Amino acid sequence: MKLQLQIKMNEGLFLRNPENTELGRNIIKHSIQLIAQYGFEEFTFKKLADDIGTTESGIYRYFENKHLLLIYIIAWYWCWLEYQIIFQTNNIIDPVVKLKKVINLLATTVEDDESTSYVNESLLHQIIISEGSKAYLTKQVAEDNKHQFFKPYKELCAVLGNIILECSPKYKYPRSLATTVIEMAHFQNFFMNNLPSLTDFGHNKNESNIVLFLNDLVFSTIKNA
Amino acid sequence: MKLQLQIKMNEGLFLRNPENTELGRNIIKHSIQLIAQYGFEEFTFKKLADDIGTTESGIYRYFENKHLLLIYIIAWYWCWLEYQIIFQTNNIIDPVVKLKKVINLLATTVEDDESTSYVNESLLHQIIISEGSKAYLTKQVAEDNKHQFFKPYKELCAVLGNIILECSPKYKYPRSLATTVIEMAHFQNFFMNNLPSLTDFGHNKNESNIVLFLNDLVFSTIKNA
DNA sequence: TTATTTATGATAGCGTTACTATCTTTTTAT
DNA sequence: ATAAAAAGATAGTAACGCTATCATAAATAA
Repeated sequence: MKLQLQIKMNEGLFLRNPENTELGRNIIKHSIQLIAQYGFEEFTFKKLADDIGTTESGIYRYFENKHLLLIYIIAWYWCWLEYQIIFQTNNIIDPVVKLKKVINLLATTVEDDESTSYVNESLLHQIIISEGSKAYLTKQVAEDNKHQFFKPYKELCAVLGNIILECSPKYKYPRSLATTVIEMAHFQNFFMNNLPSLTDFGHNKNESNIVLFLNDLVFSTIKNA
Repeated sequence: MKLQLQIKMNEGLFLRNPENTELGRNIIKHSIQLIAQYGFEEFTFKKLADDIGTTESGIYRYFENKHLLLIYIIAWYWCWLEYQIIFQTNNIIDPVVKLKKVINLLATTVEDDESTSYVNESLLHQIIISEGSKAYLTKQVAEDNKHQFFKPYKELCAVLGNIILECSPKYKYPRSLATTVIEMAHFQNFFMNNLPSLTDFGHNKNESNIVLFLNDLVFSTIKNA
């Protein structure tokens, strides 16, 4: 008997819950594969339908458009990651150790989680790096925000911000530092692999360097508060 | 007699140099207005052509596609900003003062520069904030990078990285800190205005807070090296 | 000045994308 | 066994991304 991890998603993101049917789960699974393969701009519902072996209309019964599908899988990732963080930092008393653990989880390639059968977290992590910010860098951001589509991301930032405050109660910018760490965990990774001269890790493309950079950044900053 | 600022752009970005003709300059001017208005996804060459009072084919004679046009105006901005930075930090000896000046320039709304007649820098700054990262967050990033389309951005990062090193010669991550400052100058601005709970400036949406945050971040970090 | 590039305008067309609609068949629940 | 729900099949439409062609106007060279 294996535990299955179920994540309750915002109902406004879909027309029909993809977790409940074979086709729905296939949509999630294959869209993660195809977005990772083609990038979001070149990804279409037609390609997705062909890949699954269904038709476009089948996809549209689950998701209104590809933007909402992107937000869905990204929100799913943030939910899953928050769970990982809560789980893996549970019972750690020292907030500094906790914070280091979180930075590690954010900046290190995730392995596929067996308890989520149709989601490949490793591919999803790649999508977060390359496409993550496209979820909110749009003209509909206010609208999407009203529907609470970014709640999982905000919650994760809040969790991280609180750990920062635990480490350094007087630090004045815990939320902004949290978003900085989260975004930079991904941007430095993207730069390292694609525009290496923008980083200090180009010669030795190793994620552990990003962790070192972020640790130095965060702990120097909050120590100074 | 007024000085006109001319920026020499990478020739691979366009089919015909937009700076040389009335139509070309109109393409730049109106595309800045329309991208700021619609956002990049909803921006099309058809809308641009209608706005100018020309036809799609007219646009295509200058730019292969809207992605290259976006890269063009973004690269233009980085060139212009680097010039501003070089100019405004010239003769400043103290690297700490210099660095503060640069952070200010990065994180503060720019006013329209009179010496560039057909470019509205203020609108362009808004585009950088919302669309800037879409220039490189694509599957063609390697290809585009080979053509040196990101050279202006890289140069700016190098300039900033060198000032950081001047302040703190032993600091180990000058480039990554430079990209962090540049990206966060924009992301914190976007968050402050659109997803305020992700920042510590939601109640008082003032850019000067972002400057304070970035100053604290940078100087704490490099002091610690 | 005429001849000739060069830039622009006008129109057409083609394949794809994003999306809606309808109708049939299959699966599932009662 | 029957009703309801989900999926498959097919069609269609407006917009988008892009190419091609031909005519005309403006700039420039002979």
